[in-house]
Amino acid sequence: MASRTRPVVSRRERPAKPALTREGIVAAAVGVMQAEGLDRVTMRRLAQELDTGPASLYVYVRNTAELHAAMLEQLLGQVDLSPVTAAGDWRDRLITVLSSYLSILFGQPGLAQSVLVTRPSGPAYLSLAEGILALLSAGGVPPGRAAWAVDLLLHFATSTAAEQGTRHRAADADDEEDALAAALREAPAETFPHIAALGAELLSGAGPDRLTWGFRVLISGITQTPRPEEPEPRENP
Amino acid sequence: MASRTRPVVSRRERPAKPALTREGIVAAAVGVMQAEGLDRVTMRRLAQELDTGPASLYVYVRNTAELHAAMLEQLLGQVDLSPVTAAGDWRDRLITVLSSYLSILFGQPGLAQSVLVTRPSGPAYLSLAEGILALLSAGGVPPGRAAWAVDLLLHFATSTAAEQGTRHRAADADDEEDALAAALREAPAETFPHIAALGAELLSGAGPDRLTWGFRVLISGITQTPRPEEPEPRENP
DNA sequence: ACCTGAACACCGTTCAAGT
DNA sequence: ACCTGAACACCGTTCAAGT
Repeated sequence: MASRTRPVVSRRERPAKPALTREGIVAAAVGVMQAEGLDRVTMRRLAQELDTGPASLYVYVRNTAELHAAMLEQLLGQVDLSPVTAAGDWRDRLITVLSSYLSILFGQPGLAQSVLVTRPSGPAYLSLAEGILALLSAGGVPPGRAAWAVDLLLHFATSTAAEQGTRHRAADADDEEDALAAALREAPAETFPHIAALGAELLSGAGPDRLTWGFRVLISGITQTPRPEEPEPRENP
Repeated sequence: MASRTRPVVSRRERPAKPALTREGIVAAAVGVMQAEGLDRVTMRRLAQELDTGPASLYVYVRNTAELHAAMLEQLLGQVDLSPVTAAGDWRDRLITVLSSYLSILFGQPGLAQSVLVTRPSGPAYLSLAEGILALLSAGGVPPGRAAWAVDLLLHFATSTAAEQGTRHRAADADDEEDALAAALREAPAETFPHIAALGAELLSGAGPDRLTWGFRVLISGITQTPRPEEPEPRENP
């Protein structure tokens, strides 16, 4: 359609016409995302990239949500699971694995947000879950509780990424942060005594510090909190 | 424009022409959301509702994100903060307040998702934060740690709602859940020993049970985990 | 069977022009 | 000053028709 002046490609500087397959589509989607951001990964933009019409993509992908999930599956292959079998405190190793997962999501602002809604179920996601279960098991967390814990930990990591996600790319993010900061600073001590007493403390702390603290809170809580109906461990027989 | 057959409104069955103010716009937005869902709350749909063109809204609202934040502020007024000053275990009261916040978000699927990205800073939000800080203080959580904890608790509640949010409204949600269930069930025991061993346990548990357990994990973790550089409490002098 | 042009039914946001 | 018509630059998804 668009007969834009395209350089005469001989050999295959641009691979003649990339085969239209599910893998090809997902790969193209990840490419566009890395180059232009997730909100440019649209069916239409992708179709253009693959030299076809948007309708053609629906042969391989059910909808946009499914496409996002497939993109994450591909990226999840990059999570570093080596700490699972390494030496050291299981808590630290667990935090390292979760941080690796998080850093991938941080790199792709916006993707975490879709992932929060569209749970993936591919092998890469299973491997991540398996790794976390292994670490929880190493830490002596009872299996039934670990089953819930793995969900909780991944949910926390994913939602933290989602929160950061679009925040810093938006130009108004600063305004917004200022609005909250101002609101906290100006909160009248009569109505909001605790907020007023804490003041700047409420916004203190660098992101990574808060994040690591959050992980520690979760891990500590998990070791301490039995699931409902879970048999109490008998430590003093 | 659309001269659709409209019943001749005398008196004011439909208030003549609702004044175009920020409050009016936010109120109309909440109305449309409650009647048709958040994804129908668009600038154009809203303009139609208010008998004007979409451009007019931009006099009062910076963009869609800001509109969403304003909508949440209004809904946040419904959070039941009475447990803050009630009797009983502070943990249970905290969970009750958080559940009240959550139930409001659950009622408006999708809104939580935007809130995760666009933090509100209005008086209703401050009151909620203040209430949680009061409960943490009652529980003996040191102030500096409570400052971080309030964020963690609200983040968990918000992201849980975001996760549920669009999930059950989407028709494919079941397919997706089935996909995950199938993937977990069929996970080969050689590659995924822990997943295979747990089996159905991974998906067990009703939503509310998991949620309450999650809250308990967080609260327990918070009481147990000092912030970096926080002075250790000396219990055995 | 596989693919797709064209259409349907929408979006957010801007800005020049009107009152 | 306040408001807005019209335009710009897009969307996802479907489906009848083509090869």
